[in-house]
Amino acid sequence: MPELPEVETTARGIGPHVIGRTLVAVCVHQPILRYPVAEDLSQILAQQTVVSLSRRGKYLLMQCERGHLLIHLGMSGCLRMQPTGHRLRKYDHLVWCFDHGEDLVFNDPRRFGLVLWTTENPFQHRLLAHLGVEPLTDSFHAEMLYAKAKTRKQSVKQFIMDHKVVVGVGNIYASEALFMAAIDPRRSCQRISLARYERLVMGIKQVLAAAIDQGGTTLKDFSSNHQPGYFQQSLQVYGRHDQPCVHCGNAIRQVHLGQRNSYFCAHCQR
DNA sequence: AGTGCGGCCTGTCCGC
DNA sequence: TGCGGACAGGCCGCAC
Repeated sequence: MPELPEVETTARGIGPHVIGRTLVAVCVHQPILRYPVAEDLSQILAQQTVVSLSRRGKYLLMQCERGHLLIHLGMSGCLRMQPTGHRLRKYDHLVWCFDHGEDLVFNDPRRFGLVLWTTENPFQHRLLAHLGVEPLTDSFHAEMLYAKAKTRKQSVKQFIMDHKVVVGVGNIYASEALFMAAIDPRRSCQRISLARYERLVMGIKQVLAAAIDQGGTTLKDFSSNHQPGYFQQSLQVYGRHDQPCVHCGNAIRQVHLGQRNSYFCAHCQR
């Protein structure tokens, strides 16, 4: 499922194909996504040129001349470029046709994703306004986490997955980062020292950066779909219950935290 | 205000 | 072999 690294990789891959290009048509084949796609999206976007493509959390922001398109890939969404008129696949819900003979295609089997048009400042949009800091910036640091954790009564894993605290730490990378930081995911976020939060911040930055690096090499061709789980060969604990810990050999454990599967080594993580 | 949970949707897996 | 049911998963939005 697309987490922050996949979204970042998508932005980097798609950007050069769409920035500076002008839309000639938009075809909506399935308007029922997380929120309904605007009925008049095609009229709105026609003849608009794409100014920039950026990312905020797991949202893609396609800046056009008269507003922004907010795109979220949900659980199963992906974007790809293909020649105009090229045949569509199952679950290709939206197609943006550009003036240079390439189409941008939004595919999303589970339809947890969204495509919204907004003319306001996109960062003030209700879906983005309350998002926490970007994990790969200097604003994301241990002091900030430590201070915020003081008033919370959650496990540390639920805490770092809260998008009001820090964006883009999904279920997979939360488990991985906690393993790198040797912190038990069940531990109360209040009962973690500043020094351990330093390790956790480094773990989060490292695992996300590594995944973006891999995505950059694995997904450099944006004419094809994502390879599902392309980062999986690098996962140290996620999905590895009952398999040996790569550090100590003890069996990786699986527990539920806030309805989410969590994986950890009870020997290495305290 | 902080926290928990239902619901959206479909591919995959499991048991019969 | 085919079928039904459970499950996963991000994240909003409501209930407590």
